[in-house]
Amino acid sequence: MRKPDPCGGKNNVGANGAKLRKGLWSPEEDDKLTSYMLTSGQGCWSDVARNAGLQRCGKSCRLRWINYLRPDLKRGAFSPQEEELIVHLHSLLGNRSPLSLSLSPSLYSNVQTYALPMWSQIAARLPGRTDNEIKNFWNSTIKKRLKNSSFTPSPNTSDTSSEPRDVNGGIMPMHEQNIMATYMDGSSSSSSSMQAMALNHMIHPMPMLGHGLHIPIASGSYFYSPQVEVGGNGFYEGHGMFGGNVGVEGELFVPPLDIISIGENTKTENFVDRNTKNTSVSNMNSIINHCYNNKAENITGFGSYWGGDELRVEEWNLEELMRDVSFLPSLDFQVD
DNA sequence: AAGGATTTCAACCGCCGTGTT
DNA sequence: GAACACGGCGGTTGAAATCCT
Repeated sequence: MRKPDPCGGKNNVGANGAKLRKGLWSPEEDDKLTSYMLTSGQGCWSDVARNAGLQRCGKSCRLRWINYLRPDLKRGAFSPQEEELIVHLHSLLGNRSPLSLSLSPSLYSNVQTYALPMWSQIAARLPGRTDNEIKNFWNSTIKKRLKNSSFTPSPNTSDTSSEPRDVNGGIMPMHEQNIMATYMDGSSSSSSSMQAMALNHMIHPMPMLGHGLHIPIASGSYFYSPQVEVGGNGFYEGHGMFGGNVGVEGELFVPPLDIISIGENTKTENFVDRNTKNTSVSNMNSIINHCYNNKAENITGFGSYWGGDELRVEEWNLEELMRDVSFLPSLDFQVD
């Protein structure tokens, strides 16, 4: 039987039997922790708490140091660039919040398999920012936009041919349309890049659990779908599918998550012809090749990752990534 | 100026994965 | 393999700060 976590449970008593403090940190405690960390460096956090003379559990010390006391932290409001990067990375990495889970809550257990340490991944790309800070920012600011936004259907309700559809050919559920509306609502980004982010958010596998989604692609449009999966080496790996100019009118089908395989050297077959239900790699490759041949010159920063080359999230060049948002725009969604 | 409503964010909680014994 | 310790994570809470009437 696992012992209760002295930090998390009600039994907040330290190793020496002393009652552990909770709540806000006093300046004196901050001083003790800071001076200890600067002189002795990080070790076992329980030892840090003990050796620094703090009546706190190790976990609490860790949190305080990482989120507040670390000398390399950047304080103050998020810049528009940071904000856009957060939105973009969130669209790439997805999350396992109720917002996403609401799209397919019954498959929560599958999410565990795919869940990324998302806020940390994002924080790792924003120097001086912490996962907690970003999470708070997302929950207080971005999510609010989502909540407040309302998707306005096209006045011509009889013509739904261009609206995003689900796997059964139905109109995209309102919550997914709201995702689009949210990104379209972004003030710091161009509407075109927000369109791309919205699409990307919607076709990210986690919201797609069990559903699958058809997205219409008009001739001449772009598509974009980074696919994140767990590689056998323990890293989260992505197979970015950065589409170019699609030469034929058709649909992008994002399959339900349960057909996506996981394991060492797995490949994600992420696009399926709606008519043939063909999920072959060659089918995807033909699209990729077509895109590559037509638009490769417009795509920078991903070079050799084309055609299904593996890339690790950790290796993305985000400056390039952000710059490349400009190539994403021309999605033929009718969001009027 | 007062006080209620809203927002922000530091900190906690509970769970999970991993390493060690 | 079981038990345990620890670190790390996302979700949540609640006090403080700010805004609004």
